[in-house]
Amino acid sequence: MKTEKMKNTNSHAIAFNALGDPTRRAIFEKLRASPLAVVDIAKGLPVSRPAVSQHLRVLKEAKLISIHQHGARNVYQIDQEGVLAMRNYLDKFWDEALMAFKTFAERTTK
Amino acid sequence: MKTEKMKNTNSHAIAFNALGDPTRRAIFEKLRASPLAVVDIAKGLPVSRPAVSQHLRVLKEAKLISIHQHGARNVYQIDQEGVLAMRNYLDKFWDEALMAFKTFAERTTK
DNA sequence: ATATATGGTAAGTTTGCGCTTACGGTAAGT
DNA sequence: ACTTACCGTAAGCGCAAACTTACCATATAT
Repeated sequence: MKTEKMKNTNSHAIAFNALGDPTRRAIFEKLRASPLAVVDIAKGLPVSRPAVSQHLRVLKEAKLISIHQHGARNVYQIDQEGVLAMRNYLDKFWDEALMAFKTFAERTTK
Repeated sequence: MKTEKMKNTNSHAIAFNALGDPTRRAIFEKLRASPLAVVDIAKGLPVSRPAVSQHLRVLKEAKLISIHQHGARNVYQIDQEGVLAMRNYLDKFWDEALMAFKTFAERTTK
């Protein structure tokens, strides 16, 4: 069968995908508590520091976190703008899902 | 290095993971439009029907959709309760992230 | 200058996951 | 009864992605 794979197109899909990985969620939740340098993020996590660096890149491309240099340390933090955009998108996403549900629930006499 | 892999623990994490896959998002959005039998869900998607069945299982375990039999047809639809729970969880999730951001933004003189 | 701390990236390995094919099982139509 | 439609699951395959090790670059400390 010809399988032209499904792709992650829009930015929200990318964000979904970014948080789909358990390690990245762990990283994101750490940053939710406070901004941190890469070393400190890696501390406690069950993966190597380079692995963390790679995850940080994904989260950054998803606009969920941002970086700013502090001497030799690269400090990462939550990206307010990106998170806000994601939240607004999801609000609509769920609302539409629930609205559709109601539409069909009314048709059912149950 | 000893790598005790990270796991998807709580139900919200599972939901995140469920929607992290592009095909599953496509399926979910189809069901958002209306309840559908498996055959109809598979129709138009670039993957086989069994693949769709497997995705449906994941979405179901994430409490994002529910099934009810209709003769020989298995009709899937949005799981209102699960979606509501997910929405509430995410609202808090984002809010906490943004609150933390503000806390640390105020410390910065910029 | 040398050493130490920090971290990004390249290259290669492994493993998990999404997929297909094959099969079996039930429901409805003829 | 048998044929057709519908669908879940098992087994196996292939690939993308998460991981490791190794290396290099820059910043700070001594």
